[in-house]
Amino acid sequence: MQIVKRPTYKDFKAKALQNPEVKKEYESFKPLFEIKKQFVAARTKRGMTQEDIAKKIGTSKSNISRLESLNNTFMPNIATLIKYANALQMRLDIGLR
Amino acid sequence: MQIVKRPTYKDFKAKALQNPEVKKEYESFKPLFEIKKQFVAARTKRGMTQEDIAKKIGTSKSNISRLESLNNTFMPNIATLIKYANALQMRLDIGLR
DNA sequence: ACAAATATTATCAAATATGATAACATTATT
DNA sequence: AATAATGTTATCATATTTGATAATATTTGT
Repeated sequence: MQIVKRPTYKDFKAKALQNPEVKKEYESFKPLFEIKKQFVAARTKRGMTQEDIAKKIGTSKSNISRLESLNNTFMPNIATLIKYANALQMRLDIGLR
Repeated sequence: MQIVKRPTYKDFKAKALQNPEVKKEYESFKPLFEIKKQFVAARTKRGMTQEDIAKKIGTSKSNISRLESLNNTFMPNIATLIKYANALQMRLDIGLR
């Protein structure tokens, strides 16, 4: 009898990242993941809900959830990120390095 | 005889920015203007043309011109900015402050 | 001054993000 | 445990960006 472990998402990700092409692609989009994480951290730190942000921006909480989610491939436009930052009463900082 | 000075763009801008609402709006989109300027500065420093960038990204020079332009109201999506940064062999840095 | 290289502007179809809504899932609160 | 609050996911019409192309303008090099 053989025990076959089903691959987890983590496994899958680790495997995929072995591929240099995939890795490069992934690395290059890290800045987006990072800012999403910063959004969530700043929002919760302020005790704000997705709905709070949504109202300030003039949209609905589901759209904020989509924006914060790490599980989709949306590439939000810069205006959306700027608006989110402003809703937090912060400024979006964009630079090259 | 009266000499009427036609308002320049600069005048217009200065006037418009007196309006707090307009100013706030303008201020919040500064990050986009700033990164555009950084793109152009980095590109020319490397002696690269818009066409060079275009080829690396897989688009045409006219689109790069549009992206760099300060005279339009496009709000590029984050993927476009990331690709431009990568074409410069740099990373886009996004943060909150 | 001329030619070549580079940049700008306008247009349009195709691709993609957005806002709205609803149904559902998860987490807190009592 | 029940309820309320918060967050997630899916869908779809609408709005906006993108890529492509062409015509024009500007800058650079000879």
